[in-house]
Amino acid sequence: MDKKEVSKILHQIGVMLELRGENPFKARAYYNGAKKIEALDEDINQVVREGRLREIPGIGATLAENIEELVMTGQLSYFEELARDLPEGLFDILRLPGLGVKKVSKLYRELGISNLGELEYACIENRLIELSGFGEKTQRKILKGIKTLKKFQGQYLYANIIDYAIKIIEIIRTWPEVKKAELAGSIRRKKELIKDIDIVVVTFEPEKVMERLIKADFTEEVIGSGPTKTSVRLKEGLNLDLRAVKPDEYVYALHHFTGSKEYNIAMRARAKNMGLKINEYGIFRDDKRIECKDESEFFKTLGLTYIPPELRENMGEIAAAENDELPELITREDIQGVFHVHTRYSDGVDTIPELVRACRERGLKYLGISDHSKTAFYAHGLKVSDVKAQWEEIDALNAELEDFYIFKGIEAEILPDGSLDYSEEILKGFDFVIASIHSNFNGTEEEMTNRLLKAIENPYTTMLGHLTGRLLLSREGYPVDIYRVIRACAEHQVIIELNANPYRLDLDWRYCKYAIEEGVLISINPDAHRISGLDDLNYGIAIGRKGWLTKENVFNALSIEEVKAYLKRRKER
DNA sequence: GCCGTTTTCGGCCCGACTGTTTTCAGTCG
Repeated sequence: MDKKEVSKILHQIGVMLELRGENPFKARAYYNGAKKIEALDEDINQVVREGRLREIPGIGATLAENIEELVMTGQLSYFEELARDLPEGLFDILRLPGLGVKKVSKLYRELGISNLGELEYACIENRLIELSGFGEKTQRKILKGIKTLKKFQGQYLYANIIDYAIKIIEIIRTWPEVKKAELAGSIRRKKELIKDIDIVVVTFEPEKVMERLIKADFTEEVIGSGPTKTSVRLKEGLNLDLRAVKPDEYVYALHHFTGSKEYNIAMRARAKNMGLKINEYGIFRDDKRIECKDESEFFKTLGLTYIPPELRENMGEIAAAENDELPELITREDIQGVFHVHTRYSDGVDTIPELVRACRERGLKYLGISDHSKTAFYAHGLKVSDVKAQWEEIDALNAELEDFYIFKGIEAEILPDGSLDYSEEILKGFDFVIASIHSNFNGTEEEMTNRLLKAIENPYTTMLGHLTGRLLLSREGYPVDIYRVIRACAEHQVIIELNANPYRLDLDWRYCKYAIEEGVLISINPDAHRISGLDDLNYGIAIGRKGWLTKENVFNALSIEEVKAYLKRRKER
């Protein structure tokens, strides 16, 4: 049992206690415990073994006992006891925006609603408005929330699946009949959301491979199975499609199953125009296969330069490959530093010196600190006095650091009227200002766009933070005219953030190309709240590649000196 | 349920917003 699982169960206990109407502070103690365990920077099993749980602030006698039981036995009687009284469906209902434990528990107790289906039906029947505290608008909001949930159903976050997928493919590679195995599909294309895992396997004995898959520990249920293709549902809930091919079919199969569907359609049409035919078994001229030893040769045969998997979305990459105009995509090695990192001054976990060390360990040359601004009470946003204290600390550190630089920044709140929440006096003291929206999402597209436009026009705004505020799989972004915002950023030389947090990845890669064409710089920002969050950078880079970014388009691919010069120039204009 | 220790009981972050009310509970960040 790892700390993530432990943390999740503690959190669920907190929710269940609230649903039962018990002392809210008791629930909070469990939430807090869950957080503390999640943030633990060592192995939970070892902490338990050495009896050091109680040394963690926030873990008292009861929590320690519960965690010990959980880690030692893999289960927790207290948790199971609570779970017996509460239908699982209530947790789904809780995910709807606007519904918290009080309302959910009221729905359950007074209307007997215990899952999303029942709730949707009750809304359609107009039964919610009978309840005090509920009305017409709540009912509409719930229906909208259910619609969104349904839309996301069956999808998984790339970040939550990739490690699991790699684990599975590594197991498959150990099977003696398997000569080669590779991830294909949306995972290989590094899509932000994944529906299933596609794997291409090279073997001379496909039946034996299928047999192994069906009997594998990670397989929950067989959906369909034949000699070349088997689909199973995995224990984690998502599906795995495994395709077995012969060695000489591998290149074509890998290409075919990498997709995307739209890209494949366009590629097949192109081949047809050239008098060729492509499918998962080969490229054919008059039923005779043209041999390709790898994907590069595959593309060459079709008169194209190599198209990286991330770009295969039928968004202009085929035409670009034909004219040898594909961009040289950004890589991790191009990234020189990071902006948008939170510290203990606001809602981050680590101190500035700790973050500096972590950046250096990752080969980064500079760090742009940006804590929350004063309006963000919930995140301990910085008061003016905090800002000044932080500046002093950064100045002192910079005086000592060699080959590394800390930039002073802030993630300033864009208020409903579009203004930022510090005076000019303070704003001009920062090296850079990220302007973001964290609350009041409910404006119309026109209102939200104007709000952003005003923030972009602010001379102190260096970057625009997470443009739409979306949270993948849980919250749609606020409505906004993204093209207008991009054009405004171009006009006012405002950098657009590509927020690398795997739940955000906002700016969406589908708009990156437009931003590049308009001449906007993109900064791939981890939005880290702890050291480990710095590594979200890799998700941002993957998405940046999908968005055709090269190092010339990426702000944090600049060197320290170039960044300093850019920020100076901007201040003086 | 945790914490502190001038406290073994009493407090635990809080302001804005929404949608419901008719003065405020619930949700959110």
